[in-house]
Amino acid sequence: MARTGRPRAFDKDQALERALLLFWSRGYGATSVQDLVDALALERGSLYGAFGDKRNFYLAAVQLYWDTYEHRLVEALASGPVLPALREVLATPARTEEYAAEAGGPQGCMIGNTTAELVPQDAEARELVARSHARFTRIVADALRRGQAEGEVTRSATPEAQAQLLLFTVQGLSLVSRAGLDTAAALAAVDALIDALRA
Amino acid sequence: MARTGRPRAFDKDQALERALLLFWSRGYGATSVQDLVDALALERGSLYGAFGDKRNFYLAAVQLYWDTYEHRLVEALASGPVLPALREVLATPARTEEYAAEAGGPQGCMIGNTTAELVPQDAEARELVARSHARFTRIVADALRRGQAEGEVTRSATPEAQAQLLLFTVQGLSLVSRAGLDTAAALAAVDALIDALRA
DNA sequence: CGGCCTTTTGTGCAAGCGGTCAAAAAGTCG
DNA sequence: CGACTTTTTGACCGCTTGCACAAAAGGCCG
Repeated sequence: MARTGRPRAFDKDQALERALLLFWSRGYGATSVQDLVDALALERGSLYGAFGDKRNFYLAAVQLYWDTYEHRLVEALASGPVLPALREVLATPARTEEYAAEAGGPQGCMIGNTTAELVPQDAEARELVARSHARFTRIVADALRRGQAEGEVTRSATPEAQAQLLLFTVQGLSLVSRAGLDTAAALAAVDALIDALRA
Repeated sequence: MARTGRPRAFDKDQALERALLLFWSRGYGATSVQDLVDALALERGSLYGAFGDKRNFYLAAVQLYWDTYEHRLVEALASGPVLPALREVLATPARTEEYAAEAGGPQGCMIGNTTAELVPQDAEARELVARSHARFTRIVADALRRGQAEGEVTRSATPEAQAQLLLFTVQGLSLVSRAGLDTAAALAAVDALIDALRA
């Protein structure tokens, strides 16, 4: 535990948040260390000192993204009917992506982006992504099981299979939306899926 | 039309196929021009002479990928019951990805990979991807409409919405599979979706 | 107040990148 | 056979990348 020495001149958490936004907008490869240095208003050496190399920095940002997402997911599914909550979980990316794609804002789902760009060649990234997938399906499957027990959700498939299908859908939706989305069509597809889950 | 001059020493189509495999395995950014030069066994200048720059080369490879995929898709849906064919369309990536992820083989769907890596910053790539999405949904929606007319497919949603949902699913499945897939779980999810489409 | 420890600052660097070019080579055609 | 056209070849270029390092600076503790 280092307790003495020159104090850090910037807010580490805030820097990580800003880095997340940058990585989210441009992806890993297209974001240079110089970009980060410029956007975070700190010097090269400070960045390396605080976060290690670029890859570590990115993975930390993704972890932050997932933690935030998981928190919201758990909260959304905590109470009330399951299907409306799930509908919202799927519909949110559909809505937010439309205008985000125009601007230079965040694009798609960071987990999906990481899957596409880093996973094939980075074992650590793969673990992070796989862990997130597992947590997503567990959380959603638990909610669906509750829904089945209460007669809200159809029992024609196991909650696990339904949760896996929802994972595919939300990842696919986030991905496809980057190429420009017809929001109405996307919402119709989401509704079709939610309807199909109804008991 | 140029008809004289030194003849090309390599097969252009075959070079494009090999380049596709390389881009498919590693993605755009992680495949260097040097990698291509090594794998295709031709010199740098020849590559630039035949295909233009790296980006053009990549886009040509993606186009080749899509043309091949579309051809197979149309063929699979050409006759017979729609749902078993669609089940196969979704199940194929689930099966082939499992071992492909271990080896250094092709990964996921090239359209999805392109969406994640190039689309945010490349208008031409976006058009290519959007065009592919549109063609996919049109082909699938046509098949589903036939299925609805024949009483095979439920009318609880429009064919367009169902096709859009299938696009999300197949893209999500291909993407998620890159992080390592439980094939049985994925197939269960696919079955759940196909069952939900049944009349 | 002076030693200590850590962060900051800014320069510097080797490697790899995508891309270019001029000369040599290999065909075709008059 | 010699002019012409195109491809091949391999060296070369400028640039950016991720990263290292030495000196300066700042706050804590004895």
